[in-house]
Amino acid sequence: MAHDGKAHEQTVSSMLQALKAAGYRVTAARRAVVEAMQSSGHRSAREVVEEVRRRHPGVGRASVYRTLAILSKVCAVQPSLLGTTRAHYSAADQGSHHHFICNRCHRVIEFDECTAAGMVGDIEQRLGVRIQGHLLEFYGLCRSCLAAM
Amino acid sequence: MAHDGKAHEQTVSSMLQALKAAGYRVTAARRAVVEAMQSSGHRSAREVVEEVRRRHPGVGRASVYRTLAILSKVCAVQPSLLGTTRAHYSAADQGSHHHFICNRCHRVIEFDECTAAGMVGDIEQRLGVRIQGHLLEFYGLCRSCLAAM
DNA sequence: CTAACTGCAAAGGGTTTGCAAGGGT
DNA sequence: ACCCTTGCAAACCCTTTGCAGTTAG
Repeated sequence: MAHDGKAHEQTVSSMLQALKAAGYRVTAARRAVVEAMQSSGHRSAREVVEEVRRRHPGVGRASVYRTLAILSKVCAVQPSLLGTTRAHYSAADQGSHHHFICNRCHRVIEFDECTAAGMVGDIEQRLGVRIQGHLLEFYGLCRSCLAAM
Repeated sequence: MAHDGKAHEQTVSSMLQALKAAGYRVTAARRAVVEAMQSSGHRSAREVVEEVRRRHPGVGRASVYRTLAILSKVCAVQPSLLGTTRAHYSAADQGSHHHFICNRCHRVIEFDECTAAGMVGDIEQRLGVRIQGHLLEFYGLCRSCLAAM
């Protein structure tokens, strides 16, 4: 198991590189967060905190939150739902909702068309579920933020 | 404009009906929340609270939250992101993330294929944005919850 | 060496809960 | 009349902030 560290370093490096490239320092706390983010998909900030502290008890809560914010700023990590931290609802019978959300200024642009509707039948069959609605969000940089770079 | 009230009642009734059908009482507070949810798309719980209290100052914060939870339980309203109320992140280079989320038991089923990727070019052009990732969530009832009904 | 970063603890703020009063059915 | 529902306010808990000590570069 002497090479675990090395093996990890490799998968980890793209996020760390993004940090360096943006002028941020690579520290133990940030390495720990990157390590946790590498190891799995979608998770809440709180879950990341727990995992980081399980493996690196010395790392403080605040550093995890701060690192997630930075990783998100350099686009090494995708925040869901606007980076807002609260519950969102929409009327069920109003069909589906589609947004483009700017990672930089958080502007939201809504649009209607959607190819996801075409997936509904297939997914219902394959998973044996009934689908009642869906949400599609694209993340990126809006026109004015692109211009400002 | 004499018929605004009536017109509203009509669009509103499906949510109220869902409440009744599930054995919940139809009260002034719940009517106010339904009215707010009818009038627009995606919004945060806090925004719903604000709108309800703007038009019906007598309605308490707590009732709005409680009503949203009930509407969500009877599938008259779609909560985003698992009904969880916190920020979620995922590694950006792991591509996009797609979930089916059961409205009843909150089970999450992940899957890979996605037609949304095909929309990226079109949306980038039309909105003049750069897209870096996306999130697609389907909401409904899972196999075992369907069986249990 | 120095500015960036950290951990801690306390503050912040949206959401939930306990309880006595109120209102559907 | 019954008991579900409400409004209030306090409790809750995740997240953010202020600060003095630490560390990457």
